[in-house]
Amino acid sequence: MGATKTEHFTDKQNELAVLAKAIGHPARVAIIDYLLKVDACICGDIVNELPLAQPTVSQHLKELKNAGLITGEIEGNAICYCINQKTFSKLQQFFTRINTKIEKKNNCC
Amino acid sequence: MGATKTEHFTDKQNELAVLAKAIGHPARVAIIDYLLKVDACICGDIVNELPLAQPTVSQHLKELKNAGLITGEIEGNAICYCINQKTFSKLQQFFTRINTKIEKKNNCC
DNA sequence: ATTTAATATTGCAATATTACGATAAAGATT
DNA sequence: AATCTTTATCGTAATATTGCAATATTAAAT
Repeated sequence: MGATKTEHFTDKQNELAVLAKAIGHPARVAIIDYLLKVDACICGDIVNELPLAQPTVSQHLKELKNAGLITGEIEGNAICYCINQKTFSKLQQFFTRINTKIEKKNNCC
Repeated sequence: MGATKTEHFTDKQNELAVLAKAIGHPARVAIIDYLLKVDACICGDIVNELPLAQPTVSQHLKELKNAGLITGEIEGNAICYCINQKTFSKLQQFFTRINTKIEKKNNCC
């Protein structure tokens, strides 16, 4: 008990859940916001932007990377983190599709 | 330690995080999918659609409701659960805005 | 008034997440 | 080579989530 029963759900359901879960922490939203704000990929700097210790930020970056929301490449002794356009595009599609379905529904409430 | 440091982030960041976190479980995605599929609000039935015990489903419904993603009204001895259009619309806006920003970025990677 | 049906709550065990200090790793600088 | 800078990993404590059996609640049906 306690572990999510991933195997009982469809790939698509799991895919959306993994992406949403990765976004489901304000520090990770803040990282995404920052990557968007600076209008470029970031080499270094991210730790100083967040009110969290360096290992904690590193961990959040790892989770965003694992989910495919950002990419990170070694660039000298820093790492260049970038938004992964494809994944965010996919997310938008998910929600656009959901909203289209909602609009077609019988408005019972 | 261990608790999310909500107070250090903006309201918007926390808002998106809360919504994303609520979607961040395949069972809850499956509930949303089902509410969309049946093209109506659901009175009863949801427990039978999921591979989880009734108390577990009840808990997931509660979390979706707390996040504002669905509404639930008592309807006789059943409860009528509905998609909350406003919240999904807001989510779509979040992701549309993010994607707009990404498209405007210098493509450095 | 009892029974039935649907949903919620409680209590608990298993697991996951969050956070950070200490330390490691690896390239850049001197 | 020694040092500095940047990021990752390890270890661990605190907290949260997931899941379910047992039980409670509430309204309909008999």
